[in-house]
Amino acid sequence: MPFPTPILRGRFIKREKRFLAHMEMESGARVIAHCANTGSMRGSLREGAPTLMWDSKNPKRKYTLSWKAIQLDNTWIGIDTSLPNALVAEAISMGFIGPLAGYATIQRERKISDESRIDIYLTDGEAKDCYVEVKNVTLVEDGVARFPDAVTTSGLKHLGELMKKVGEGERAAMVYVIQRGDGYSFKPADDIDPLYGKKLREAHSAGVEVYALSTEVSEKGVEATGLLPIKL
DNA sequence: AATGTATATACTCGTCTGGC
DNA sequence: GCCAGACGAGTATATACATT
Repeated sequence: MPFPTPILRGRFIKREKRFLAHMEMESGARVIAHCANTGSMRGSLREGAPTLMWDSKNPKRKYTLSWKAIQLDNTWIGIDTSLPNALVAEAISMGFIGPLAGYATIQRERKISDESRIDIYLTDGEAKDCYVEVKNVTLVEDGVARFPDAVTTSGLKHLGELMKKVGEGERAAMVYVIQRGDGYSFKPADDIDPLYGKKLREAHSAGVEVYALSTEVSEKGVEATGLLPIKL
């Protein structure tokens, strides 16, 4: 999944609002780039760190630059939360996620009720339907990828919905996409949101499948590399 | 009827504002 | 001083409306 072109380099100054990040370009000019990450980005923000931005050149946008990645300690971290969905859909269709391989159809962002949508919906005739929820992970400590990076109530809701699907006899899975190359296992961040970790273990015990997809992030883009062990 | 275009909405959370 | 609610930007999808 390569980054779109052209890609510009800069340095991270500060995150002003949820959507806006101040950057310094190589020329020294200060710019504002759009930040397509709704999370807290805890552990991923460091003043002066190198960044990659895509120049959309879209005249309709107030800020034409889209922030794509930041480099900390020689590791690129993908910050675009719209990427993991596409990455997981691609990984499933290519059979990278073994247990989820073999479905005839893959639908993204499918409505499953009046209020909620599922990230990926897998169907294959007689087989059980499979509901897949994708989460973006950018927090890694000592080689361990962790989620969430802030207290999440919507995350809890998603787990509840997946458990409900399993209860109704369907398949359901959580896929955590580690958007950096230095994570070697995955565990919930109990110290940040203890309720989430508890709920994830409950969901797993109830039959919700849990996967962590590792990726290699470079200046060219983000590529899925395989599955990581889950430590619940 | 089929296709093209415009508008609406869900999604996400740090920061600010208003009410108490 | 605290907390609830509104706001903001871009994207993708869905719905509504318009044109051929």
